[in-house]
Amino acid sequence: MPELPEVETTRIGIAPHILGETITRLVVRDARLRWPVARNLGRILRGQQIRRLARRGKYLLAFMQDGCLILHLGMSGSLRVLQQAVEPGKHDHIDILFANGTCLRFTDPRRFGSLHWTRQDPLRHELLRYLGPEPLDNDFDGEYLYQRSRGRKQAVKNFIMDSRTVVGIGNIYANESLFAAGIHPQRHAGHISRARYERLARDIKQVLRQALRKGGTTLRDFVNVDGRPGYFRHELKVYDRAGQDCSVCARPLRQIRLGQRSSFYCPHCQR
DNA sequence: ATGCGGACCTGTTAGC
DNA sequence: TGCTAACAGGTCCGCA
Repeated sequence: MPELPEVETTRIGIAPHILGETITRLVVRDARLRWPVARNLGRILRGQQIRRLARRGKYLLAFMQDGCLILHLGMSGSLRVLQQAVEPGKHDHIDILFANGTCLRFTDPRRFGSLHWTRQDPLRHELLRYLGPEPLDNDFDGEYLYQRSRGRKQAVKNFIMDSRTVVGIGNIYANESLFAAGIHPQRHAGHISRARYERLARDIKQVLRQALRKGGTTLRDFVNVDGRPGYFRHELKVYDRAGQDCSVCARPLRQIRLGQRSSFYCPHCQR
């Protein structure tokens, strides 16, 4: 479910409900996430006040007095704010309860998500320290991609989906960005010109910003805290559109597999 | 060092 | 209708 726009939509949605609020209790119904939830997390979080809610890549960072809660939604995770008690469903693994009665509920059918606590700077945490730049920051640009890709034979799609290259770009937005930039997903990263990377970097930013404005992409079940889906799905030009007409040249879009992921492209517009 | 495949997990859908 | 296989928004790990 979540790539950068969905995680950011989640952050913006839940922030006003939990900022400044104090945690009274953690309810862990199933600790078996990607990594087991620490047994003592409840004791640690009790009495902590949320000072700031940030995002790094697809990680949400809840800063508190004594440390920071690092949260990842994995492939199928989501967060919801509940103002009154709602019977937990099968995949509602964790509740964070606040003094004002709010409940932040973590749901994750596939359990690829995770929760970590750290007392140091979360950016130094093992999971975060090797992450590449934020795609919407100024230090991410065509020149950066060009320099970093020299000598690499990896398919450009895999290259931009690697969080050490740049964070936040998952399968949907990798496909969409490459289409926007007219680059074939299988092209070797090291064989792409500076000019084409300039265009790709710009298109990545544009695609992500536009998705953000639409509240992210809902394929099956992503909803923001208000229960509304993301509307970027209607803007997808290639993702999940194999066989349909290219919106630019009207020729049929193709699907291949790259690095175990479905890849969609227009063989005419993308070279 | 780079790059690839496998692994983790459950739910949904396509195909026989 | 029912069973099975393939696939799904992520990313870490180990091996070549």
